[in-house]
Amino acid sequence: MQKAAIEKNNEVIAAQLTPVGRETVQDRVYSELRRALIGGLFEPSQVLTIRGLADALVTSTMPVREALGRLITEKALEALPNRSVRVPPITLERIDDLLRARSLIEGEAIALAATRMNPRQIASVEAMLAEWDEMRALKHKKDIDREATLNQSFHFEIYRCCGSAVLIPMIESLWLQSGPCIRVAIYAFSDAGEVDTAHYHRSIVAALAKQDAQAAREALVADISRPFAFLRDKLQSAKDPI
Amino acid sequence: MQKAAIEKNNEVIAAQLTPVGRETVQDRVYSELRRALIGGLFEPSQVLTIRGLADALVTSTMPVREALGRLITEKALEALPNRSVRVPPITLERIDDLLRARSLIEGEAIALAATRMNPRQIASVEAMLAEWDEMRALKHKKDIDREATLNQSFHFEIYRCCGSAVLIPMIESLWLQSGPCIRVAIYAFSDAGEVDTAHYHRSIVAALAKQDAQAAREALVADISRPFAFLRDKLQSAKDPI
DNA sequence: ATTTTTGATTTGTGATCACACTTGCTTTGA
DNA sequence: TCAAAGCAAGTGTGATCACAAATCAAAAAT
Repeated sequence: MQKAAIEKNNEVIAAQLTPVGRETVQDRVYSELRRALIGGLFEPSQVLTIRGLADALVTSTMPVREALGRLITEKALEALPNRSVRVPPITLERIDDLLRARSLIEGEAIALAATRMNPRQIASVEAMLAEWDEMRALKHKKDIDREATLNQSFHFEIYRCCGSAVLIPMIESLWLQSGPCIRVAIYAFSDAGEVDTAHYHRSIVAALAKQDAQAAREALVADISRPFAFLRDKLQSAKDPI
Repeated sequence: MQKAAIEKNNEVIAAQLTPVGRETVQDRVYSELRRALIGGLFEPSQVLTIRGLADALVTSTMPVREALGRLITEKALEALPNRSVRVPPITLERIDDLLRARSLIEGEAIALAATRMNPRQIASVEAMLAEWDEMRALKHKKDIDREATLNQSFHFEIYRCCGSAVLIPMIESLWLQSGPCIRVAIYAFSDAGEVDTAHYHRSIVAALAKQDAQAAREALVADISRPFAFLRDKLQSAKDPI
């Protein structure tokens, strides 16, 4: 009976090989569309067609239509009565609505995280912030896409520590919904010369380090409110229902 | 130029006819599965197959697979690594997690509703409650399905008044996720002889009538906490990870 | 010149098929 | 007797086709 020997051999093999994973085409399409949506690559009110996306992503229509269906159910996209789908338009009510929901839920998540984060996790987000500052110091021209990605990583690194498998998907859905709006605001920001998000982020990690849930919540709300408030003003003055 | 006359005629016709709607098969499948899930017709951990459901619903596999995909993204169902899908199992952490999220979000929704409901809307939910009492008085044997449906109508009639297009879909998703758990609790309840949900509901409408947002929130949290607490105890004593 | 009608193209939906993977059972070998 | 190999039924995924509805542009009618 060489059973033990075989077992041993398998373990050796397993140690050297990394699992290959079996992501479906549909999953890749879904991820790609999510990325585009959060990154603001699609404009509000833009209409998307199944065949158009399938051509762009070089697949058949099947994975695309299923991905679109999923995005519609989480309100990241909108199904028109004509059965065509578009990214939801920006309205004043929607902006306020999204901000309220995000403040409520992300605030709760960070409050939970504040009580649960261990020193290692706090050090991790601090390191992330330092790396971010460094990058910002090096690059003269600001790379908006990179900024957005880092911002996303920063927030979700914290949210993950709240330990709620229910809240986190909701937050992802909210980011998906506010992605197109936010991106419009960020670009406007950038033109207006404002950039200092770093200050808010430092307040957040300071509060987390002190395990001060209430302060963390307030700092976070201040952070996410800023682009929404900016967008709100812009929309009110422009009275341009995109 | 009889343009005005034709217009008029069309209006007359439109006034008599009720829009027929163009629900797709996929939508019907989705609604049906939602209903089943919220109603607790599926057991936690139960595995669902596309072809099985397609046979049961008398359609092809196509609408079913898309409906399943949508339910998976809103965490009403769970995709196993084997690519099979099941209704999520009940665990202690999940129960606490769901209760926390529901208290937070439905609490916010009812607090908003308390400040926004007009007398007509309040009268409407009061009427609903009265009708409910009446039904309960008539029927000796309690009809759990009917109870659940009325409870759902009652809650969402109120939530709709919060005026948030973002919060309401989230609440629907939460009901979808807690449906299977709740149903287990309700049945256990029923066996244990407890039934008095009416008391909680009366507290809720009383608070709403007084426009007391905080009281409404507290009454609501008490209402939704009860089955969760019951289920929690049951699960802890049975140590039976369904 | 403006409106209506007609026709061609595009689009979403549902059905069906082919393929790969999983699963459970039987058979084979030690 | 028992574990491993092999086989067969079942299952999810993606591609393709058919069809109906929507959209748009040109042509016809007023």
